[in-house]
Amino acid sequence: MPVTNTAVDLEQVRRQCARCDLRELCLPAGLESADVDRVDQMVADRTNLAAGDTLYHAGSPFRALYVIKTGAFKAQTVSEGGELQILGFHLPGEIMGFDALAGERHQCSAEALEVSSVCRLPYAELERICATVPGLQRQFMRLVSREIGDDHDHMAMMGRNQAISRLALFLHNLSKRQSRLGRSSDHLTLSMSRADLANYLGLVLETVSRLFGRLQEMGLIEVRRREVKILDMASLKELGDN
Amino acid sequence: MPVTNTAVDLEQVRRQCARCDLRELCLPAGLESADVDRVDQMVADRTNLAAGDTLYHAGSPFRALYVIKTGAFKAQTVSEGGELQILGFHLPGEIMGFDALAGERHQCSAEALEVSSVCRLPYAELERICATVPGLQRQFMRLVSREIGDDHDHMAMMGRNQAISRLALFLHNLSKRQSRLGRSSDHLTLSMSRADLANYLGLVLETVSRLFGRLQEMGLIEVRRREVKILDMASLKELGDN
DNA sequence: ACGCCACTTTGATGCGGGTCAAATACAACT
DNA sequence: AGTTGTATTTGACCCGCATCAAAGTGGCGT
Repeated sequence: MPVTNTAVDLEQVRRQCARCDLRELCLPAGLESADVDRVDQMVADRTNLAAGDTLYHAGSPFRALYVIKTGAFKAQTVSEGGELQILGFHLPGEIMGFDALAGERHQCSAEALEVSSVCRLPYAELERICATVPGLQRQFMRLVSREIGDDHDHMAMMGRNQAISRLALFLHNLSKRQSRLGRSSDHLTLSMSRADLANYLGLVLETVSRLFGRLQEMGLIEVRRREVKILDMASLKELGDN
Repeated sequence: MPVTNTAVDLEQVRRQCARCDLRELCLPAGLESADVDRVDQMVADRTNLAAGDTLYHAGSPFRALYVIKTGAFKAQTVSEGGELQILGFHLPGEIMGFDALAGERHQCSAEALEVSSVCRLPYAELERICATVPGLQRQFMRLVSREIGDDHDHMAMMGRNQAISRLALFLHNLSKRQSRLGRSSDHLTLSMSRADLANYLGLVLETVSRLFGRLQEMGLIEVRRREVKILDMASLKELGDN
């Protein structure tokens, strides 16, 4: 590894938020440059995870929230009866851990679906800085509220009794989120297994597999394992609307 | 109406939170007496609604949050395809409107299921006071987070593919919330119709009606229209766990 | 008391998606 | 290349819940 100028390194570390691709989606969105630096200083560390690694477990003490930098995660709970339910899939720019704000322990687990990295936001410091940086509190509330909105979308999807509507809605929704990240909206690489997706949609994995086939027969998509190409977005959206 | 001392009336108006039965569940929970008064002064008005009245519509401008004082509400969205989905039922002590924090408009509608009353919390003032009263911000976050937790419970319920588990889970959950309000945990008076409940559970109303019958045959509950008496809480819970 | 109307219950029938089972595809190892 | 293990697809069967239909119940206004 080449020797580099230490001063430059420190500067890079300190100004990571300012140069992050996600800064317009993340906490710093809309803040003054000086305030972005304060957020930056709060970030305890930036961690890398492999697929299958757990970011936090349900029941573990709540210390921090996590912003996803790269990769993808699933959030899930296990009921007392042992039934697992996937509550959501999370992409870069989204914050995980909001469910723990009410208590002192995480209510669900977060697991990386692929190689991922996150920024750790110690909650005690976040609270403190929110109280002094006026715009930050508001931006934070916007992100919490977006989480609630996403959950509502999930419920609306689970309410559909036609299974194919659920899958269509999921694909359309994922496509929108991809394009918000500046990625292609018609080519998706699913990071979750059929089993995960089925659980999320309230179906069994065989049904999901068959539905992908049906959507392909109908000419709306092209599927090959986890690669999905959307051919007819309008029809897909209409199918989701029922 | 008898003539009363004006000074006493003003005092009553000003100290409503301090004497409210819900003060330990609501925003003032855990605050100093002086801070409770500040919250009290923020409350714009306390409104009464009849069954079927709408507190706010999806798409209407977001100005305030509402704490339920008495009665019950349902929150619902309508998809672009016209499909209605009930997102939750809300009881006294719960705050409605969190989904709107991200934007400037309500994302769903809130409708009273029975005669109800609410306290109106103008959001601009709430933000301002949260910044100055240290405990209030935290209590506010706890309530937001509880909303997220409730939504997660709803999703976990929708994920069950046995319809009877969903109903059992709903009844058990409602029972817990009732007892948190100091009401009987084994006698429920449902404020929603079978159709509303079915929509919430992701079923059709006939199925819900039949399931109530089944639970009664099984000896777990006693039902008569909207009156439900829980006879065997343990079995009900077990059925919900699957 | 009466009729009206909304809500709920009950019945009959059919299909969508769950369940069980097996084959296939693919990645990651020797 | 061959082997192993996991993920996905495909097939056959059938049950639970949706659908359609009709009857029953209770509240409310006149």
